[in-house]
Amino acid sequence: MIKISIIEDNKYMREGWQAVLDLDSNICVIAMFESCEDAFKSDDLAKTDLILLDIQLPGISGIEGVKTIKQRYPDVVVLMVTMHDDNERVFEALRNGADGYLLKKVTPAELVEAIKIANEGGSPMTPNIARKVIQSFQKTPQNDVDLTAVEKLILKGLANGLSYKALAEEIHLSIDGVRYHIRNIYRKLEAKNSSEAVAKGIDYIDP
Amino acid sequence: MIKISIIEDNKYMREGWQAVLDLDSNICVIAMFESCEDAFKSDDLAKTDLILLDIQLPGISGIEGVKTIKQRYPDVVVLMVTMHDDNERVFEALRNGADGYLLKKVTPAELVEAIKIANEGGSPMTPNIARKVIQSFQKTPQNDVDLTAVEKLILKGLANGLSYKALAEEIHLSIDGVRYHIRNIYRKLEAKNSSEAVAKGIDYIDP
DNA sequence: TAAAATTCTACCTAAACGGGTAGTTTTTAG
DNA sequence: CTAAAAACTACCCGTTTAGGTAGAATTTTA
Repeated sequence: MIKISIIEDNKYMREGWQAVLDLDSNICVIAMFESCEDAFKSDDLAKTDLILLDIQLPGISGIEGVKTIKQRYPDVVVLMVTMHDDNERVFEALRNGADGYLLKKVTPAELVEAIKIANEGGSPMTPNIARKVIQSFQKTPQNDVDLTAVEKLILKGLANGLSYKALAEEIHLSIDGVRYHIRNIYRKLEAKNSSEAVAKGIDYIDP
Repeated sequence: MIKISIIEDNKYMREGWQAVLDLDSNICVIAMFESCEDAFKSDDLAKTDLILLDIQLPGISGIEGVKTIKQRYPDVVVLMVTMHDDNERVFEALRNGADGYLLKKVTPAELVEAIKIANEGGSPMTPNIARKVIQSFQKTPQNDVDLTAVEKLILKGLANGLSYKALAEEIHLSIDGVRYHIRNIYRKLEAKNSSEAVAKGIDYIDP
Protein backbone atom coordinates (compact mmCIF):
# COMPACT_ATOMS: atom_id res chain seq x y z
CA MET A 1 0.00 0.00 0.00
CA ILE A 2 1.51 3.31 -1.09
CA LYS A 3 0.71 6.08 1.37
CA ILE A 4 0.30 9.44 -0.32
CA SER A 5 0.22 13.02 0.93
CA ILE A 6 -0.91 15.87 -1.27
CA ILE A 7 0.22 19.47 -0.92
CA GLU A 8 -1.80 21.60 -3.28
CA ASP A 9 -3.61 24.88 -2.79
CA ASN A 10 -6.47 24.21 -5.18
CA LYS A 11 -9.24 22.42 -3.34
CA TYR A 12 -10.79 20.79 -6.40
CA MET A 13 -7.45 19.52 -7.62
CA ARG A 14 -6.71 17.98 -4.21
CA GLU A 15 -10.03 16.27 -3.88
CA GLY A 16 -10.15 15.18 -7.48
CA TRP A 17 -6.85 13.41 -7.11
CA GLN A 18 -7.79 11.91 -3.81
CA ALA A 19 -10.88 10.42 -5.41
CA VAL A 20 -8.89 9.05 -8.33
CA LEU A 21 -6.09 7.64 -6.22
CA ASP A 22 -8.29 6.04 -3.60
CA LEU A 23 -9.92 4.03 -6.38
CA ASP A 24 -6.66 2.13 -6.70
CA SER A 25 -6.45 -0.59 -4.10
CA ASN A 26 -2.69 -0.18 -3.70
CA ILE A 27 -2.79 3.54 -3.07
CA CYS A 28 -4.09 5.45 -0.11
CA VAL A 29 -4.18 9.20 0.40
CA ILE A 30 -3.38 9.70 4.09
CA ALA A 31 -3.13 13.49 4.26
CA MET A 32 -3.82 16.64 2.30
CA PHE A 33 -2.54 20.17 2.87
CA GLU A 34 -3.09 23.45 1.11
CA SER A 35 0.39 24.79 1.86
CA CYS A 36 3.87 23.72 2.88
CA GLU A 37 3.46 25.59 6.13
CA ASP A 38 0.46 23.48 7.04
CA ALA A 39 2.20 20.28 6.05
CA PHE A 40 5.26 21.06 8.17
CA LYS A 41 3.12 21.70 11.22
CA SER A 42 1.58 18.27 10.97
CA ASP A 43 3.54 15.07 11.40
CA ASP A 44 1.77 13.15 8.69
CA LEU A 45 4.64 13.52 6.24
CA ALA A 46 6.70 11.21 8.42
CA LYS A 47 4.28 8.38 7.72
CA THR A 48 4.13 9.12 4.00
CA ASP A 49 5.71 7.13 1.21
CA LEU A 50 5.16 9.66 -1.53
CA ILE A 51 4.23 13.32 -1.68
CA LEU A 52 2.54 15.09 -4.55
CA LEU A 53 3.82 18.64 -4.24
CA ASP A 54 2.47 21.54 -6.24
CA ILE A 55 5.34 23.57 -7.58
CA GLN A 56 3.53 26.88 -7.32
CA LEU A 57 2.17 27.51 -3.86
CA PRO A 58 1.44 30.64 -1.86
CA GLY A 59 4.02 31.16 0.89
CA ILE A 60 6.74 28.53 0.74
CA SER A 61 6.83 27.34 -2.86
CA GLY A 62 7.21 23.73 -3.81
CA ILE A 63 10.75 24.43 -4.97
CA GLU A 64 11.71 25.54 -1.49
CA GLY A 65 9.43 23.06 0.21
CA VAL A 66 11.03 20.01 -1.35
CA LYS A 67 14.34 21.05 0.15
CA THR A 68 12.89 21.03 3.64
CA ILE A 69 10.99 17.82 3.06
CA LYS A 70 14.08 15.98 1.85
CA GLN A 71 16.08 17.26 4.78
CA ARG A 72 13.54 16.06 7.31
CA TYR A 73 12.41 12.90 5.55
CA PRO A 74 15.15 11.79 3.14
CA ASP A 75 13.36 8.56 2.25
CA VAL A 76 10.07 9.99 1.14
CA VAL A 77 9.55 10.22 -2.61
CA VAL A 78 8.55 13.66 -3.85
CA LEU A 79 6.82 14.23 -7.16
CA MET A 80 6.40 17.79 -8.26
CA VAL A 81 3.16 18.81 -9.90
CA THR A 82 3.20 21.58 -12.44
CA MET A 83 1.05 23.27 -15.01
CA HIS A 84 3.65 23.82 -17.69
CA ASP A 85 6.16 21.42 -19.03
CA ASP A 86 9.38 23.02 -20.13
CA ASN A 87 10.00 25.04 -17.08
CA GLU A 88 13.02 26.32 -15.26
CA ARG A 89 11.19 25.84 -11.99
CA VAL A 90 10.84 22.11 -12.52
CA PHE A 91 14.55 21.98 -13.08
CA GLU A 92 15.24 23.82 -9.83
CA ALA A 93 12.91 21.54 -7.93
CA LEU A 94 14.76 18.50 -9.21
CA ARG A 95 18.03 20.04 -8.14
CA ASN A 96 16.56 20.57 -4.72
CA GLY A 97 15.75 16.91 -4.33
CA ALA A 98 12.51 16.12 -6.14
CA ASP A 99 12.37 12.63 -7.61
CA GLY A 100 10.28 13.41 -10.66
CA TYR A 101 7.32 15.42 -11.74
CA LEU A 102 4.06 15.25 -13.56
CA LEU A 103 1.75 17.66 -15.29
CA LYS A 104 -1.57 18.77 -13.88
CA LYS A 105 -3.30 17.75 -17.07
CA VAL A 106 -2.22 14.14 -16.57
CA THR A 107 -4.92 11.48 -16.99
CA PRO A 108 -5.99 9.36 -14.01
CA ALA A 109 -4.29 6.32 -15.50
CA GLU A 110 -1.06 8.23 -16.08
CA LEU A 111 -1.21 9.63 -12.58
CA VAL A 112 -1.43 6.19 -11.02
CA GLU A 113 1.24 4.91 -13.38
CA ALA A 114 3.64 7.74 -12.51
CA ILE A 115 3.14 7.16 -8.81
CA LYS A 116 3.84 3.46 -9.14
CA ILE A 117 6.97 4.11 -11.21
CA ALA A 118 8.22 6.62 -8.67
CA ASN A 119 7.46 4.32 -5.79
CA GLU A 120 9.56 1.62 -7.39
CA GLY A 121 12.58 3.84 -7.75
CA GLY A 122 11.95 5.48 -11.09
CA SER A 123 11.63 9.11 -11.98
CA PRO A 124 8.74 10.02 -14.22
CA MET A 125 9.48 13.08 -16.32
CA THR A 126 9.06 14.34 -19.85
CA PRO A 127 11.88 14.04 -22.37
CA ASN A 128 12.37 17.80 -22.45
CA ILE A 129 13.23 18.02 -18.79
CA ALA A 130 15.26 14.85 -19.10
CA ARG A 131 17.45 16.51 -21.70
CA LYS A 132 18.05 19.48 -19.47
CA VAL A 133 18.90 17.26 -16.56
CA ILE A 134 21.31 15.21 -18.63
CA GLN A 135 23.06 18.25 -20.01
CA SER A 136 23.60 19.66 -16.59
CA PHE A 137 25.56 16.63 -15.47
CA GLN A 138 27.49 15.76 -18.59
CA LYS A 139 31.16 16.47 -18.56
CA THR A 140 31.54 19.66 -20.52
CA PRO A 141 32.87 18.40 -23.81
CA GLN A 142 33.78 21.46 -25.84
CA ASN A 143 35.98 23.63 -23.66
CA ASP A 144 37.84 20.60 -22.44
CA VAL A 145 41.22 22.12 -21.69
CA ASP A 146 43.74 19.51 -22.63
CA LEU A 147 45.79 18.88 -19.55
CA THR A 148 48.43 16.21 -19.90
CA ALA A 149 48.31 13.09 -17.75
CA VAL A 150 50.95 14.47 -15.39
CA GLU A 151 49.17 17.78 -15.13
CA LYS A 152 45.93 16.07 -14.22
CA LEU A 153 47.77 14.03 -11.64
CA ILE A 154 49.30 17.11 -10.11
CA LEU A 155 46.05 19.04 -10.16
CA LYS A 156 44.42 16.13 -8.40
CA GLY A 157 47.17 16.21 -5.81
CA LEU A 158 46.63 19.91 -5.25
CA ALA A 159 42.91 19.30 -4.84
CA ASN A 160 43.81 16.80 -2.16
CA GLY A 161 45.84 19.38 -0.32
CA LEU A 162 49.30 18.05 -1.12
CA SER A 163 52.26 20.41 -0.97
CA TYR A 164 54.75 20.67 -3.80
CA LYS A 165 57.15 18.57 -1.78
CA ALA A 166 54.60 15.84 -1.13
CA LEU A 167 53.65 15.88 -4.81
CA ALA A 168 57.27 15.64 -5.87
CA GLU A 169 57.73 12.54 -3.75
CA GLU A 170 54.48 11.01 -4.92
CA ILE A 171 55.25 11.24 -8.61
CA HIS A 172 59.02 10.92 -8.34
CA LEU A 173 59.96 14.33 -9.58
CA SER A 174 61.94 17.22 -8.20
CA ILE A 175 60.07 20.07 -6.57
CA ASP A 176 61.02 22.27 -9.48
CA GLY A 177 59.70 19.64 -11.84
CA VAL A 178 56.37 19.89 -10.07
CA ARG A 179 56.58 23.65 -10.28
CA TYR A 180 57.22 23.44 -13.98
CA HIS A 181 53.99 21.56 -14.53
CA ILE A 182 52.02 23.76 -12.17
CA ARG A 183 53.08 26.82 -14.10
CA ASN A 184 51.75 25.19 -17.24
CA ILE A 185 48.51 24.29 -15.50
CA TYR A 186 48.04 27.91 -14.43
CA ARG A 187 48.69 29.09 -17.95
CA LYS A 188 46.25 26.63 -19.49
CA LEU A 189 43.51 27.27 -16.97
CA GLU A 190 44.26 30.96 -16.65
CA ALA A 191 44.60 30.61 -12.91
CA LYS A 192 46.63 32.73 -10.53
CA ASN A 193 47.10 30.13 -7.84
CA SER A 194 46.32 26.56 -6.86
CA SER A 195 42.85 27.27 -5.49
CA GLU A 196 41.70 28.87 -8.68
CA ALA A 197 43.30 26.11 -10.70
CA VAL A 198 41.47 23.48 -8.69
CA ALA A 199 38.19 25.33 -9.02
CA LYS A 200 38.59 25.65 -12.77
CA GLY A 201 40.09 22.26 -13.48
CA ILE A 202 38.36 19.92 -11.06
CA ASP A 203 35.92 18.79 -13.72
CA TYR A 204 38.68 17.73 -16.04
CA ILE A 205 40.46 15.37 -13.69
CA ASP A 206 39.45 11.76 -13.44
CA PRO A 207 37.79 10.77 -10.18
CA MET B 1 13.68 15.23 -42.89
CA ILE B 2 15.70 13.66 -40.09
CA LYS B 3 18.93 12.11 -41.37
CA ILE B 4 19.91 9.02 -39.41
CA SER B 5 23.10 7.00 -39.13
CA ILE B 6 23.19 3.61 -37.48
CA ILE B 7 26.22 2.08 -35.78
CA GLU B 8 25.39 -1.49 -34.84
CA ASP B 9 27.32 -4.70 -35.30
CA ASN B 10 24.30 -6.95 -35.82
CA LYS B 11 23.39 -6.97 -39.48
CA TYR B 12 19.76 -7.98 -39.01
CA MET B 13 19.24 -5.32 -36.38
CA ARG B 14 20.71 -2.65 -38.67
CA GLU B 15 18.67 -3.59 -41.67
CA GLY B 16 15.52 -4.16 -39.68
CA TRP B 17 15.69 -0.67 -38.31
CA GLN B 18 16.53 0.83 -41.63
CA ALA B 19 13.45 -0.78 -43.11
CA VAL B 20 11.26 0.47 -40.28
CA LEU B 21 12.66 3.99 -40.31
CA ASP B 22 12.56 4.48 -44.04
CA LEU B 23 8.84 3.80 -43.93
CA ASP B 24 8.45 7.13 -42.17
CA SER B 25 8.43 9.96 -44.65
CA ASN B 26 10.22 12.31 -42.27
CA ILE B 27 13.09 9.97 -41.54
CA CYS B 28 15.90 8.84 -43.78
CA VAL B 29 18.73 6.44 -42.96
CA ILE B 30 21.76 7.86 -44.73
CA ALA B 31 24.49 5.58 -43.45
CA MET B 32 25.08 2.35 -41.54
CA PHE B 33 28.25 1.03 -39.92
CA GLU B 34 29.12 -2.09 -38.04
CA SER B 35 31.67 -0.44 -35.77
CA CYS B 36 32.80 2.95 -34.49
CA GLU B 37 36.07 2.53 -36.34
CA ASP B 38 34.22 2.24 -39.65
CA ALA B 39 32.02 5.20 -38.85
CA PHE B 40 34.97 7.41 -38.00
CA LYS B 41 36.70 6.63 -41.26
CA SER B 42 33.70 7.79 -43.24
CA ASP B 43 32.51 11.36 -43.26
CA ASP B 44 28.83 10.54 -43.27
CA LEU B 45 28.45 11.38 -39.60
CA ALA B 46 29.03 15.03 -40.44
CA LYS B 47 25.86 15.08 -42.48
CA THR B 48 23.85 13.23 -39.87
CA ASP B 49 21.19 14.67 -37.60
CA LEU B 50 20.88 11.69 -35.29
CA ILE B 51 22.94 8.59 -34.61
CA LEU B 52 21.65 5.31 -33.25
CA LEU B 53 24.65 3.91 -31.43
CA ASP B 54 24.84 0.41 -30.04
CA ILE B 55 26.27 0.51 -26.55
CA GLN B 56 28.06 -2.80 -26.83
CA LEU B 57 30.31 -2.98 -29.84
CA PRO B 58 33.48 -4.87 -30.67
CA GLY B 59 36.51 -2.56 -30.63
CA ILE B 60 35.59 0.95 -29.58
CA SER B 61 32.43 0.59 -27.49
CA GLY B 62 29.49 2.92 -27.78
CA ILE B 63 30.41 4.40 -24.42
CA GLU B 64 33.76 5.51 -25.75
CA GLY B 65 32.46 6.20 -29.23
CA VAL B 66 29.92 8.76 -28.11
CA LYS B 67 32.73 10.79 -26.60
CA THR B 68 34.53 11.00 -29.91
CA ILE B 69 31.36 11.67 -31.83
CA LYS B 70 30.38 14.55 -29.58
CA GLN B 71 33.84 16.02 -29.80
CA ARG B 72 33.84 15.97 -33.57
CA TYR B 73 30.19 16.73 -34.18
CA PRO B 74 28.80 18.50 -31.13
CA ASP B 75 25.43 19.15 -32.74
CA VAL B 76 24.53 15.63 -33.72
CA VAL B 77 22.04 13.89 -31.47
CA VAL B 78 23.18 10.51 -30.18
CA LEU B 79 20.79 7.87 -28.94
CA MET B 80 22.31 4.86 -27.28
CA VAL B 81 20.81 1.47 -28.01
CA THR B 82 21.00 -1.19 -25.37
CA MET B 83 19.70 -4.63 -24.49
CA HIS B 84 19.15 -4.13 -20.79
CA ASP B 85 17.50 -1.31 -19.02
CA ASP B 86 18.92 -0.61 -15.61
CA ASN B 87 22.52 -0.52 -16.56
CA GLU B 88 25.61 1.25 -15.38
CA ARG B 89 26.82 1.44 -18.95
CA VAL B 90 23.87 3.50 -20.05
CA PHE B 91 24.66 5.88 -17.26
CA GLU B 92 28.28 6.21 -18.36
CA ALA B 93 27.23 6.79 -21.96
CA LEU B 94 24.95 9.63 -20.87
CA ARG B 95 27.81 11.16 -18.90
CA ASN B 96 29.94 10.95 -22.01
CA GLY B 97 27.47 12.98 -24.00
CA ALA B 98 24.65 10.74 -25.19
CA ASP B 99 21.30 12.47 -25.44
CA GLY B 100 19.10 9.55 -24.54
CA TYR B 101 18.72 5.89 -25.11
CA LEU B 102 16.31 3.21 -26.11
CA LEU B 103 15.99 -0.51 -25.70
CA LYS B 104 16.56 -3.00 -28.50
CA LYS B 105 13.18 -4.54 -27.85
CA VAL B 106 11.45 -1.25 -28.65
CA THR B 107 8.49 -1.40 -31.03
CA PRO B 108 8.69 0.31 -34.45
CA ALA B 109 6.22 2.94 -33.30
CA GLU B 110 8.21 3.62 -30.15
CA LEU B 111 11.43 3.78 -32.13
CA VAL B 112 10.07 6.44 -34.45
CA GLU B 113 8.54 8.28 -31.51
CA ALA B 114 11.84 8.29 -29.57
CA ILE B 115 13.72 9.58 -32.58
CA LYS B 116 11.27 12.39 -33.10
CA ILE B 117 11.39 13.34 -29.43
CA ALA B 118 15.16 13.36 -29.48
CA ASN B 119 15.26 15.35 -32.67
CA GLU B 120 13.11 18.01 -31.10
CA GLY B 121 15.39 18.43 -28.12
CA GLY B 122 14.05 15.80 -25.76
CA SER B 123 15.80 12.87 -24.17
CA PRO B 124 13.95 9.59 -24.30
CA MET B 125 14.85 7.34 -21.37
CA THR B 126 13.20 5.06 -18.86
CA PRO B 127 12.27 6.30 -15.40
CA ASN B 128 14.92 4.11 -13.78
CA ILE B 129 17.77 5.75 -15.59
CA ALA B 130 16.13 9.11 -15.10
CA ARG B 131 16.26 8.62 -11.35
CA LYS B 132 19.93 7.78 -11.47
CA VAL B 133 20.66 10.77 -13.58
CA ILE B 134 18.72 13.07 -11.28
CA GLN B 135 20.44 11.78 -8.20
CA SER B 136 23.84 12.32 -9.67
CA PHE B 137 23.21 16.00 -10.14
CA GLN B 138 21.23 16.87 -7.04
CA LYS B 139 23.00 18.92 -4.45
CA THR B 140 24.11 16.46 -1.81
CA PRO B 141 21.60 17.09 0.93
CA GLN B 142 22.76 15.17 3.98
CA ASN B 143 26.46 15.89 4.42
CA ASP B 144 25.88 19.54 3.74
CA VAL B 145 28.60 21.10 5.84
CA ASP B 146 27.10 24.22 7.30
CA LEU B 147 29.35 27.04 6.24
CA THR B 148 28.22 30.48 7.30
CA ALA B 149 27.41 33.11 4.72
CA VAL B 150 30.78 34.81 5.22
CA GLU B 151 32.61 31.51 4.97
CA LYS B 152 30.89 30.71 1.70
CA LEU B 153 31.78 34.14 0.43
CA ILE B 154 35.41 33.69 1.34
CA LEU B 155 35.56 30.20 -0.09
CA LYS B 156 34.13 31.54 -3.31
CA GLY B 157 36.80 34.22 -3.31
CA LEU B 158 39.50 31.63 -2.85
CA ALA B 159 38.06 29.61 -5.72
CA ASN B 160 38.36 32.75 -7.82
CA GLY B 161 42.02 33.06 -6.96
CA LEU B 162 41.79 36.03 -4.62
CA SER B 163 44.52 36.59 -2.06
CA TYR B 164 43.75 37.21 1.59
CA LYS B 165 44.42 40.86 1.01
CA ALA B 166 42.06 41.11 -1.93
CA LEU B 167 39.42 39.22 0.03
CA ALA B 168 39.83 41.52 3.00
CA GLU B 169 39.18 44.53 0.82
CA GLU B 170 36.26 42.91 -0.92
CA ILE B 171 34.36 42.06 2.23
CA HIS B 172 35.61 44.96 4.33
CA LEU B 173 37.49 43.00 6.92
CA SER B 174 41.06 42.95 8.13
CA ILE B 175 43.39 40.34 6.71
CA ASP B 176 43.40 38.61 10.06
CA GLY B 177 39.63 38.65 10.01
CA VAL B 178 39.76 36.79 6.73
CA ARG B 179 42.30 34.42 8.22
CA TYR B 180 40.01 33.76 11.15
CA HIS B 181 37.24 32.57 8.84
CA ILE B 182 39.58 30.59 6.67
CA ARG B 183 40.81 28.69 9.68
CA ASN B 184 37.22 27.82 10.49
CA ILE B 185 36.61 26.73 6.92
CA TYR B 186 39.61 24.41 7.05
CA ARG B 187 38.40 22.94 10.32
CA LYS B 188 34.89 22.35 9.03
CA LEU B 189 35.99 20.87 5.72
CA GLU B 190 39.01 19.10 7.19
CA ALA B 191 41.26 20.79 4.69
CA LYS B 192 44.94 21.60 5.01
CA ASN B 193 45.02 24.51 2.57
CA SER B 194 42.93 26.58 0.24
CA SER B 195 43.10 24.19 -2.71
CA GLU B 196 41.76 21.30 -0.69
CA ALA B 197 39.10 23.54 0.84
CA VAL B 198 37.96 24.66 -2.59
CA ALA B 199 37.89 21.09 -3.85
CA LYS B 200 35.84 19.92 -0.89
CA GLY B 201 33.58 22.92 -0.52
CA ILE B 202 32.93 24.04 -4.06
CA ASP B 203 29.60 22.23 -4.15
CA TYR B 204 28.35 24.07 -1.11
CA ILE B 205 28.84 27.58 -2.39
CA ASP B 206 26.19 29.31 -4.40
CA PRO B 207 27.03 29.84 -8.06
C1' DT C 1 22.57 41.71 33.60
C1' DA C 2 26.32 38.34 33.67
C1' DA C 3 28.58 34.60 31.53
C1' DA C 4 29.64 32.32 27.39
C1' DA C 5 30.27 31.93 22.74
C1' DT C 6 31.29 34.02 18.41
C1' DT C 7 33.56 37.31 15.65
C1' DC C 8 37.25 40.11 14.65
C1' DT C 9 41.97 42.06 15.14
C1' DA C 10 46.91 41.72 15.97
C1' DC C 11 51.56 39.92 15.92
C1' DC C 12 55.27 36.31 15.39
C1' DT C 13 57.37 32.66 12.75
C1' DA C 14 58.26 29.06 9.59
C1' DA C 15 56.80 26.97 5.64
C1' DA C 16 54.90 27.15 1.17
C1' DC C 17 54.02 29.50 -2.97
C1' DG C 18 54.74 32.02 -7.45
C1' DG C 19 57.51 34.57 -10.88
C1' DG C 20 61.76 35.04 -13.23
C1' DT C 21 65.71 33.19 -15.41
C1' DA C 22 68.74 29.62 -17.08
C1' DG C 23 70.60 25.40 -18.04
C1' DT C 24 70.29 20.18 -19.13
C1' DT C 25 68.04 16.15 -20.81
C1' DT C 26 64.62 13.85 -23.50
C1' DT C 27 61.09 13.66 -27.26
C1' DT C 28 59.24 14.97 -31.35
C1' DA C 29 59.23 16.49 -36.06
C1' DG C 30 61.21 17.57 -40.47
C1' DC D 1 70.48 13.07 -38.50
C1' DT D 2 69.56 17.63 -36.97
C1' DA D 3 66.79 21.27 -35.28
C1' DA D 4 62.96 22.48 -32.50
C1' DA D 5 59.95 21.62 -28.83
C1' DA D 6 58.85 19.72 -24.46
C1' DA D 7 60.18 18.00 -19.99
C1' DC D 8 62.81 18.47 -16.13
C1' DT D 9 66.17 20.58 -12.73
C1' DA D 10 68.18 24.45 -10.31
C1' DC D 11 68.60 28.81 -7.94
C1' DC D 12 67.16 33.58 -6.39
C1' DC D 13 63.82 36.43 -4.16
C1' DG D 14 59.79 38.57 -2.61
C1' DT D 15 55.00 37.45 -1.30
C1' DT D 16 51.54 34.62 0.52
C1' DT D 17 49.93 31.19 3.44
C1' DA D 18 49.20 28.58 7.70
C1' DG D 19 49.74 27.66 12.61
C1' DG D 20 50.08 29.45 17.19
C1' DT D 21 48.74 32.56 20.69
C1' DA D 22 46.24 36.33 22.69
C1' DG D 23 43.26 39.92 23.48
C1' DA D 24 39.32 43.23 22.19
C1' DA D 25 34.60 43.78 20.37
C1' DT D 26 30.24 41.91 19.53
C1' DT D 27 26.43 38.81 19.88
C1' DT D 28 23.98 35.04 22.12
C1' DT D 29 22.37 32.66 25.94
C1' DA D 30 20.97 31.88 30.49
